[in-house]
Amino acid sequence: MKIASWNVNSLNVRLPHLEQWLRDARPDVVGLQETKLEDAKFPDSALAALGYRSVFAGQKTYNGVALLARDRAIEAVQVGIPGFEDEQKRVIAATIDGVRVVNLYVVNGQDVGTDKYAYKLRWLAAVEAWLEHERRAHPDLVVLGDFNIAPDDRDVHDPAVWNESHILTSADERAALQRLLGLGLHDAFRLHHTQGGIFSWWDYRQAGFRRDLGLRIDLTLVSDSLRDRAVASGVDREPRTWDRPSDHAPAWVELRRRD
DNA sequence: ATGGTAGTAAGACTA
Repeated sequence: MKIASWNVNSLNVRLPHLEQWLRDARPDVVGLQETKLEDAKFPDSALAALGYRSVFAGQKTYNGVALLARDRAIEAVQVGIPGFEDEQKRVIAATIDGVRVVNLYVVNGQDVGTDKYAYKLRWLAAVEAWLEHERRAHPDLVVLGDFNIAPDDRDVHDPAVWNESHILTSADERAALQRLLGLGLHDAFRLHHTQGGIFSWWDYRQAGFRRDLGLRIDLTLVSDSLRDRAVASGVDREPRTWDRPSDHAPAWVELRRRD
């Protein structure tokens, strides 16, 4: 089962890219972020035409998440973090083929020390408390999404700029990510790749992609029980080369069948 | 880089 995460930065603009990529990559499950669409405008019938069912939690202009599954039921859908009041649509979770899939659009945080940064850390603490429960309820757990945190220096093009006091790489953000991993989750990409310089996001500004000035902030985390089933993982750079692309590329993990 | 580009939506906000 191939499970992917993609921040599409407006599904309205990116629907043709998503359709093309679904045909090319044939993922079984996809978590989307930044759909920027109200639910009434979600293109569920266009996706159904490609064989994908979808569930979604959107809002106008900002945020918005969705889960897609090909030829599989999407069950026990949860929107938002239980008990955490938040108008921003950043979380959707569901059970697909016995795997609990949690799709996160982590708060960006703007700059270290801002109100948005404090919200990011608060939000991550709430996610941690929730996932503590989720991993006990669902041993086969995948947590994926746009984490807006680069795990370590291999995941940034310039560690001198992207340092312990910079947004997306700050000490507090990385510590929050480590606490999620401490629940018994593993960055699937690092199960199969040790090299640095593989990125999933490149700033639109200053020709970031052409110069490969990127970060790896789109992650697929797998639980202990799924670790041995994770046989391959990667980031698919190709859609980032297409005309009028998202600033993010899809990140994916392949799980082999249960024994 | 107190810039830069893109999306939304019609000027500023978010990333």
